[in-house]
Amino acid sequence: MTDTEWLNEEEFDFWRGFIVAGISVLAEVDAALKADAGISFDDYEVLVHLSEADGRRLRMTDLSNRLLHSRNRLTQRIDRMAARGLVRREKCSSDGRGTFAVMTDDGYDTIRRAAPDHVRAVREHLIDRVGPDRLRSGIEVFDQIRPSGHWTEELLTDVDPT
Amino acid sequence: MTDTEWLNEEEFDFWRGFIVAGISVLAEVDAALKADAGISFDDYEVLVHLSEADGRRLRMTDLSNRLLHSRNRLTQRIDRMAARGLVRREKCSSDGRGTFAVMTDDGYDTIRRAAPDHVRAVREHLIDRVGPDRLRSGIEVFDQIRPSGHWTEELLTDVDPT
DNA sequence: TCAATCTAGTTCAGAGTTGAATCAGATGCA
DNA sequence: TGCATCTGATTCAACTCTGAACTAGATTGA
Repeated sequence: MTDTEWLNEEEFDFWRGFIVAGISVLAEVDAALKADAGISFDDYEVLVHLSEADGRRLRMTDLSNRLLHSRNRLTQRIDRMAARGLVRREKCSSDGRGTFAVMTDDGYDTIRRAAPDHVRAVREHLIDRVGPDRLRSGIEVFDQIRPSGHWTEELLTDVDPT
Repeated sequence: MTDTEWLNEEEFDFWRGFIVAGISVLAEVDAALKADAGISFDDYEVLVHLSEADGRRLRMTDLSNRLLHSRNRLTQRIDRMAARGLVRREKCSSDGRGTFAVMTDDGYDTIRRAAPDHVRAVREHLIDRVGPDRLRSGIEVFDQIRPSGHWTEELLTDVDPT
């Protein structure tokens, strides 16, 4: 084992700040969403991605990639959301293995009702704290940090070079 | 209900980038720690905070505040870590309700062994991607985003003004 | 053509989290 | 003092996530 290159003070502050900010903002936004709209942040994210998709539907694997969730986790979340009527499943006609998650009208109403409170929470806990002058440099930082894991292969090859 | 002030493009990019970066880096560092050292990121965080504390011990509530975890969540994590011999509990003599979580020698060995791999993972998935020139501006951004929730009251009043 | 392999999605058991309720010790104050 | 309240920590049931195993349909290539 070669000598470890420990983090210097600046690197350590960056890492700690990143972790603390991420965990706490996520918890705050999730709590606000539950209190205001009665749905979790994970539910909300599913509905956001479906609402942005053509026909308000996405294949399960595609959706799990966008959410950065494992496939089995998404299966179970869609089970629960379907039981509450927010989404439903549809078989894919061109690939017998495939399933679409489709947002229902109830799901659409739910996200429409939740969105204002959610945006307010994002402003309160994140955007307003950072202030307009620092948004640009934050975006530059986040752009460097790209997921490299298994889930993202499909997303990254969305624009097929062939 | 007053009109919602939706996020403009820059604000939206900041929010999305923040979420995606946070979730993916956390998942990557956790996976690396499990693969390299056989412990979860949550285990590692407990050991980090204990190793930095006087006598390698902290009161349960104090530790849960630092971890941004609920108290019952910490109770159960300490249960499991104690069963594996990484920590143990000690009653607090000055407050009959209190309990210390204390790092054992085994816990100390574990974090010493895990640390090099962990630092390597943090560099690979975060620090090296951001690059040295952007660390400072990232820290400034994170410094603005401070947890305001219930958990942090004790931490923020650590330096008692009286 | 058909066996081997790959891919989409689900299932299952075990691990972990959540939120409410509980318990015991400390504290405030009439 | 003694009652009400607060605080530190744990318990419990319901819920959610993880990782591995599994099923079925698609694809590959000899």
